[in-house]
Amino acid sequence: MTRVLVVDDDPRLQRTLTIALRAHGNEVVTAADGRTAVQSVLEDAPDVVILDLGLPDLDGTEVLRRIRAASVVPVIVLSARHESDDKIEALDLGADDYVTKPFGVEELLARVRAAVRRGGDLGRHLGPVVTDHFVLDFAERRATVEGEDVRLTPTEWRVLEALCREPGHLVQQQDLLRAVWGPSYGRESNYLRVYANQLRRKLEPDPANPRHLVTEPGLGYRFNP
Amino acid sequence: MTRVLVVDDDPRLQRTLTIALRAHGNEVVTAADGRTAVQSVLEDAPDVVILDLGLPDLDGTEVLRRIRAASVVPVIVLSARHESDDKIEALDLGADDYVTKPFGVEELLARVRAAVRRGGDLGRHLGPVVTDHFVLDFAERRATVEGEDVRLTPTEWRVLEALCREPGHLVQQQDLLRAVWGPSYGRESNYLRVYANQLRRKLEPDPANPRHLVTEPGLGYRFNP
DNA sequence: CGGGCCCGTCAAGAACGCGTCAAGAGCCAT
DNA sequence: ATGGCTCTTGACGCGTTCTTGACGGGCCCG
Repeated sequence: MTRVLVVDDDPRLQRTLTIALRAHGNEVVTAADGRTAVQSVLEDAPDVVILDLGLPDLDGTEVLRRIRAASVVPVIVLSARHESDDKIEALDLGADDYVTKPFGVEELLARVRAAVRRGGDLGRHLGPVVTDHFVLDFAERRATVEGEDVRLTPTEWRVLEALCREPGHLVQQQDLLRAVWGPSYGRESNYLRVYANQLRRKLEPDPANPRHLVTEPGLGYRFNP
Repeated sequence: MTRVLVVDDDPRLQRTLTIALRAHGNEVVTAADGRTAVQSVLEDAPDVVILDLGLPDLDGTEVLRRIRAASVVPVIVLSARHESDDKIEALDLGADDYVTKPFGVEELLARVRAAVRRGGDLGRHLGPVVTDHFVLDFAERRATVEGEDVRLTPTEWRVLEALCREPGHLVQQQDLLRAVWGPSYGRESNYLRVYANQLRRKLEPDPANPRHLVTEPGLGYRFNP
């Protein structure tokens, strides 16, 4: 069963969507403001989020940014405005789809199905990753190096997760950047260098000669189990 | 059917191109400014973009940057200026080809076909190439000689890839140079000699008597599996 | 036999990419 | 407000890679 988080401050629209989604076999949770929405993303782990921009407490793009900081769940943005700026900005920030009000319920349902299909394996949690030196439990956000618990920051987790989804395979810089920082971060920057460094210091037995987090110069990084 | 996005603020030129492209069996969508163009790239997923620099709303390079942030679609840049600076900058930002106005429609059509063809099979990864002596995995950027991992530099990979796309066939010097160093490197230079040398040292059992990376004097090189 | 052409080889300087560090901004909880 | 944590961004040094010029040898042709 697909779990959908509906974020909207208009109770009528919220009701309409809830009923329509339930009628099509979805589970629905709701939030009326941005902070609650982010919290719900973390706690309820929805399969897809329908997000109305223009919430009472936070700017729409800010909500989106925070959701993206917390999860890679597919987000469908609703907006009354027709400005293409908004749309581009939203897509830049990592929205997966964009629907302008007014819209037909059928259309939205179709987009929900599409988003879930696309996001299918991104949303799923990775099983624990085990090497001879450390253990990573993504579901629990727990890292253990030589039996000792190690703290990783949210961004560090996301970089690791993107790498561990393709164990032993090259992940290109561009793909890595987009997976972690969103679609608009296609260009090179310090990000990867800094975080590869941090992660190696925290995880590698000998950070200067990495065995698990390997650089492929000019291309990207590779995680070796 | 090839879908072409034409970005130009001159309605006459837009019409001309649209008609010509449709007459040759392409589907055409248009945009008259940069923001619309980026939006169209996201929504319409064109197979190739024809982009006029000098749009009303955004700097040409900025449009290109945004398109590149959103997609790897091939982009052909149009420009009235003859400045080579522009050209270099555009190619740096990821344009695939560059046409200076005025230009013939036939020429542009040819470039569209070329861009689509390149975009089609350059994007596609080569399967692993296996010989009795070494294995090349282009997707993973992994080379193994007699079971031992061997490091190849980015340029070495590009040269190899260009050769391996035509296994057993002659690849002319000019084509090889262009494939690796870009369209403006049509002239002879040391490049190929140096890199053929490097590759033979790294891959051939007897570098002095190459069996796989063969020179065709006066013409080019051939890769024998 | 001599000369030209083309290729292979080598080496050195420039350019590039990466790792590293640190300062500053932003956010959160106290 | 204050302090701690994280993210972002710029700067710098170092090792690697690219580029370029020079030189020598084989081959063909006159």
